Amino acid sequence: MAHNDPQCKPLTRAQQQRRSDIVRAALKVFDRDGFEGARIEDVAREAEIAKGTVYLYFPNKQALLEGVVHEVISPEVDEVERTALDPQLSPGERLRRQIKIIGARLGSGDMKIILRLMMGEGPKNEELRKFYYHEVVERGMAAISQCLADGVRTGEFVKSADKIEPQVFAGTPLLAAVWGILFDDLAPLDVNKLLESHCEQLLTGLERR
Amino acid sequence: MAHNDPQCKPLTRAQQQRRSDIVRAALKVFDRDGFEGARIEDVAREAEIAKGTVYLYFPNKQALLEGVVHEVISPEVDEVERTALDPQLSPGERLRRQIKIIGARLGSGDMKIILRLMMGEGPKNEELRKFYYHEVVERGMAAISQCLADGVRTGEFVKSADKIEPQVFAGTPLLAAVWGILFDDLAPLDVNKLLESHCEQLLTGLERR
Amino acid sequence: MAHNDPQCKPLTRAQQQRRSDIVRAALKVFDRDGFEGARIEDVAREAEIAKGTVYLYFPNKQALLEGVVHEVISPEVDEVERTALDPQLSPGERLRRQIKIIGARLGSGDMKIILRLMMGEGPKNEELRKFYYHEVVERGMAAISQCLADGVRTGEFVKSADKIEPQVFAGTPLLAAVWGILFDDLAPLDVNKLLESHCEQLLTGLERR
Amino acid sequence: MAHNDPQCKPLTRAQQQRRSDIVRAALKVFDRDGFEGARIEDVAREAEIAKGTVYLYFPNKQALLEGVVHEVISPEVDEVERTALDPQLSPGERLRRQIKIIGARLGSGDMKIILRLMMGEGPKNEELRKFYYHEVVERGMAAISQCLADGVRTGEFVKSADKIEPQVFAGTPLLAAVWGILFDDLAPLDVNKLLESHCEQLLTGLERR
DNA sequence: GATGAATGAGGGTTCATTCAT
DNA sequence: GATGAATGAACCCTCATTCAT
Repeated sequence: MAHNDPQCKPLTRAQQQRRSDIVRAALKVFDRDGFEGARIEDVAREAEIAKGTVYLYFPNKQALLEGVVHEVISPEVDEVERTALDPQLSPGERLRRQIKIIGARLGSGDMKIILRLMMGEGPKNEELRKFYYHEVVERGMAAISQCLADGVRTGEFVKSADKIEPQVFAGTPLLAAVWGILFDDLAPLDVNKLLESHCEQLLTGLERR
Repeated sequence: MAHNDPQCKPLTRAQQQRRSDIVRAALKVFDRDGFEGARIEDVAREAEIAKGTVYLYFPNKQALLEGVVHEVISPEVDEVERTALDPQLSPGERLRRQIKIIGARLGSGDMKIILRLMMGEGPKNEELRKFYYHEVVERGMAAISQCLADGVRTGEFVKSADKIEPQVFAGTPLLAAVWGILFDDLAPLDVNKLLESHCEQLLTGLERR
Repeated sequence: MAHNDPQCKPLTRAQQQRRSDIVRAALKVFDRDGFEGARIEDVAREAEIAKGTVYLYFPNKQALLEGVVHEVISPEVDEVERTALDPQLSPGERLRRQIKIIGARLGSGDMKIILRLMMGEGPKNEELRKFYYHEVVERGMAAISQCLADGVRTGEFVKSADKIEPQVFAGTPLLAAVWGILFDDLAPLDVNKLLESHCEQLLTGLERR
Repeated sequence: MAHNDPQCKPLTRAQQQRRSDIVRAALKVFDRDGFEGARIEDVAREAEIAKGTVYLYFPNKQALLEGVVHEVISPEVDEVERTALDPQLSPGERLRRQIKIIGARLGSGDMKIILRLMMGEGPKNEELRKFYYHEVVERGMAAISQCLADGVRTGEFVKSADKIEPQVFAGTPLLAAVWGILFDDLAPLDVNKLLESHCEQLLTGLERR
């Protein structure tokens, strides 16, 4: 059958649904047990199908991981871009939103799991790394850079603002996500307040007057 | 024999050396294959000893992981604190140094591996999480907070500076480290320049005048 | 799958057959190598299945042992009771038969292997001990005691006969079994003759006139 | 060094002591864990020596087992024969004593352990089987037969008494020993009473008038 | 002789993957 | 297509045995 192979016949709607069920199940199990620790049988049970059925949709465990990463990321990034690019807002406001959304997305739910999977499996899987880089990082960085450039153009930001590496803005959202993965039980973090504070500090130095 | 058990007789110098060799070997193999993917046999081969010998020093693979984390972290943190706490420097200068060192340490060599291991195994291993939190995160955060408080006291920083969450300062160093793990082959990052820029942005909003 | 777990779905006929094949194979290998010396791989080869398949039917080696003991014992005991309880026979005759059958069963084939396994693993495994005691020993002792009581009631035996410990009657059959395990190549024993003689001696003192 | 090899120099007194210590330690550990389950290291610890030292006295684990069996059996058998062969007693009395002593010896302490070891390892080790047969079984059977023959000669027993297989007399003592190994916690057995009863039954049919 | 660190073959168990039904 | 029993490679860990000190 399918295997997400472009050669193959496109999936019927029901098959797409099933594929998606498997991905959701896998995401849950990967979150609980990590990628290596996850058993295909558990994924199948979680998806309420037989173990063999997983292999009708993904040729092997690696491909399942890739499927999970792809399927989770696309809608997330779309939403980030859609939400953040409101042309009615000033560049500064857009930048604040951007950062908040990146923080909220990275740190909550599915993307946090993906982040963890990336850290574990990325180094062994170039396709994963590339995909994540181009779909998430590059687009996120570009969106931030765009805000900076816009701000300079409108005069809201100081001239040098578009020289700033966008990574400076993304660091705290990433930290919040990592904190959520590792330390939330030891020292819960008020992510919103942190991101607010982060924006405040950075924008203070950016805005003219 | 030993097992790093405080109950046991202290290790001889030769034994400490061997234990350390095993830890170095494990670090290398964990880096290459991840924790779950690492085979004890490979660790042994890397350390140029027999498989069984590993078990003379660590009761199981988990303990080896913990040994690695402990042994790597302690000297790193010591060095960070030692380097950063030069009392001759102004609080602002100390803060810059702090961030640079955190970035350099997190992002280079052993601590990067530890970070990756933490992301993979931390969620399954509370002891690991706690250790890392108390030894690395808490101390790092405290050092940053200290700089902020000192700066306020000396009048170098604005009054509100000590209200800022130290995590704001640590985000970019963390991002640099994660970038180094995942994307350096796709888009190399000039970490020093990034951290410089990061300091610039943050301190601009912090310093009076 | 199954694991003989009462929680699980009942096994299909084919699965029962396979489970039984594994038990037979294990019995053979346990007999040849002892329990600890037996390798699961050998059991699998003997059953003409893959090593992993054994674990579809038994969660571990201990459980396989217990499975073997249970599966072998039940039909044996049933047969002993069935054969021995012919109500047409006099108590004395029933007692003779009983002893002969115990001797024959204990000493031949599967029960001899079980006896040997019990001696080796029983001390470490209470469930095994309990099972063997209740299924084999207790029922065997009860059957003998019943004969004695019946004989007293019918007047065939002297009054005091039902005070005799049934173990007195079971000793020689046990000895015959142990002898068969250990010394048959050194000094073959005519079990039938021995049991005959044993009955003769004991019944002489029991029967009135 | 020695290895109990007749080729080697005879052991010094201190060495004999140490060898004996190891045997006692091994007996204890074999009892607790069975032969296969016993670890040489535990034997060494029990004997309060280093693991390697065991190998100075026994070439391997099998030899240690043989050493244990040999060392335990000899004095036991000697004592049985010595105690039982009191020429002052009548053959009937000697037979009673014999049975009681066999029961007491087999069932208590070291010989019970040996019995269990024999059941487990005997089938794999002909030397062990032969040794036990010749040293224990054969001598025990001979002693019983001797009593029977003597009793016939003195007229105490019926003529046919020396046709009876001595195994008939040894069964109950063996059963008592096996019971002690397996079922004493489930249903304690009054061994003395049982053996008394056993003698009663058998001798009643043996003695003239 | 005594020690105990080192060795490495061996075996129980897991689980990704296959394939007959 | 869906199933889940079967497969067997892989890997952690144990422990009898060796040998340098």
